[in-house]
Amino acid sequence: MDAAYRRTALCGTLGKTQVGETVTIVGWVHRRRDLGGLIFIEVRDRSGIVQAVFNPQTDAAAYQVADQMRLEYVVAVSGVLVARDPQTYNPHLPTGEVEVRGTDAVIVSRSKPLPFGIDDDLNIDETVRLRYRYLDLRRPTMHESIVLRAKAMKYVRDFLTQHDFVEIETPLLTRSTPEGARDFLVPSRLQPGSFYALPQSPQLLKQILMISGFERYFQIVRCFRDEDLRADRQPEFTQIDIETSFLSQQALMDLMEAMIAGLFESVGGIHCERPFVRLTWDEAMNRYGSDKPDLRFELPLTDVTSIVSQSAFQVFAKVAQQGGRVMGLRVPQGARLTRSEMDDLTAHAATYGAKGLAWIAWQSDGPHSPILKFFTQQEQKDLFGALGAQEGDLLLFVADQRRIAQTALGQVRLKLGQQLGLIDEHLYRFAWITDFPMFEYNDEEKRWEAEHHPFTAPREEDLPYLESAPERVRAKAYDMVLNGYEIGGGSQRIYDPSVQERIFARIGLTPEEAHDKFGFLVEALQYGAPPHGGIAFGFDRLLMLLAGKENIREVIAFPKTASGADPLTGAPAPVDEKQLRELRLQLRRT
RNA sequence: GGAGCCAUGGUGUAGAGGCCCAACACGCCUGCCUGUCACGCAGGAGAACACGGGUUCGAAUCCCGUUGGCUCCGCCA
Repeated sequence: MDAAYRRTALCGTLGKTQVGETVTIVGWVHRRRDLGGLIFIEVRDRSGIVQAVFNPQTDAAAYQVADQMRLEYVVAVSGVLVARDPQTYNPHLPTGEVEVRGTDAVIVSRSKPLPFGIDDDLNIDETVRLRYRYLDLRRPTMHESIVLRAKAMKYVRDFLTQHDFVEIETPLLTRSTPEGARDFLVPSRLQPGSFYALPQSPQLLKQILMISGFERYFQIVRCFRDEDLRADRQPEFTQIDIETSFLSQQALMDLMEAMIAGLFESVGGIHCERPFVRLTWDEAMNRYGSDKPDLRFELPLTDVTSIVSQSAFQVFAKVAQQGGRVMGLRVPQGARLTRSEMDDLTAHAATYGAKGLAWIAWQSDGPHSPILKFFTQQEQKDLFGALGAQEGDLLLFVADQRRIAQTALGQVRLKLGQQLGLIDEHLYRFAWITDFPMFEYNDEEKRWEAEHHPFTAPREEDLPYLESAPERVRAKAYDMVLNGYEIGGGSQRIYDPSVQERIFARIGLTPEEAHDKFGFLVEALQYGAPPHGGIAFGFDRLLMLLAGKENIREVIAFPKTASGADPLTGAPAPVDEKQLRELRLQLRRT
């Protein structure tokens, strides 16, 4: 039999208990130390590393083979496992107290010199890593991340199966929908001129499955969105997709909280404080200036609009009169920030649409600020009181439309949290954000859009405002947030077809369009639709946080670059004219 | 669509207008070495400095553009 298949032990599992046994290990040459008269080879397999030693005096043939071995060759080594002399223990290896005395060795497969070493904490250009992803994945941390991913997937599957969820697959070739992200399209050969779309999520089909009576559905499913990438966003990504019937929002949130906390605890060994913090969207925006606040530090925002609305400072007063907000942030001991640090913060706020960042620095000789002179003694007192300002503090302000003021100062808060070292990297602070606004006005298209998606149920008490004041309508929607990342989001769905039609009308879909795009759902809702709701988690992002990585590509075996390319396979790539012809497609120049 | 940062042997870096037909470390090749473990020692090969223009007597270095990468804004129901 081929030596490679005679393996009797995994490298990383060898220890003193097996001393005396004759073993055959198979794996890659991780390191090679040739002392001239003695060769040490570290052999690595999926379990770990163990040292083999070759002595020309006792095992000349094996030594000759070891002499030929080079890094990353695949080799098989047989021999007795011996205890090392205590003086030669290697404390850096779990198997460092033993070694295989190589009496028989075979080179199974040779390797060209590698473009980079198989070592962790190597800082290699990511394009090179992705081009040679098979080598990159040999690195122990990458291996661990991919194995962690498998464990997490199994945990979720087991948890949901134990709670009577049924795993159901939905098609990847489905139809394009008008709302939401840009679709990836797949041309139909059998129906030229028509296209499938890859799913942005199985949203409609999982609702249909509720109408079909499954009551508890889940799927760990690939989703596709043709939008620009980010450190935590890939064009194809994996969701834990969940839908339930007859389960209150509260009950669903409790169950999901148990699942995610269990996942982090059992797979990541990470303790999670429960119950998770719950904030309404309004509270989150007001206090942290974000709908996915990082709660590892406090540094809250304060709405000071009412204090400054009558002030002589026109920038603030005008914003207040026009219905905007003036948001303030107290930075304890921030008065010592330098001019250039302030400039950085101002530029940061500007990225998020703020027109400026006003400041008051409370030095030892009193408050200093170019805007202080515009405020009366009383206004100053109220301002300091509202913010709890003390000597040494820096007060920052953004005045703008509510959302811009909140977001811009919220991002300043985040930057300061990082800059001032307020973030404990070991903390995992989960939160639920609830009561999102149902609609958001799209300035470009001059219409109201669903903030979540158009199948989200509005809160009953807000239904009367659907037509008259859509900005007041809140949705039965909820996001799960962790350390500033949105890790999941869902909602209770509309199960009354007439409400569904009102929502479609509100977002500017004509009855004909609604019927054409979503008719099957509206029709299905007429055949006994149960109250239902669900949630979807971004599995890759969850993994990224679980593995403590800063980038989603680290937990995906074959990810894409910022331009959507895969340097390994060369995708995307042009196709043959023949393929285009079969699809009756023609490329345009612009 | 916009902005910032980056690009030098296989890999990581040094280089700040003449010191550079480019240096160092790791890797690779050759030789020596019997207890190494990031083995050590000696020697060697390997780069038209991403690409295209320009400025200059002279450009890896300065300027413009292109390409690619990363990050962010917009976008992502």
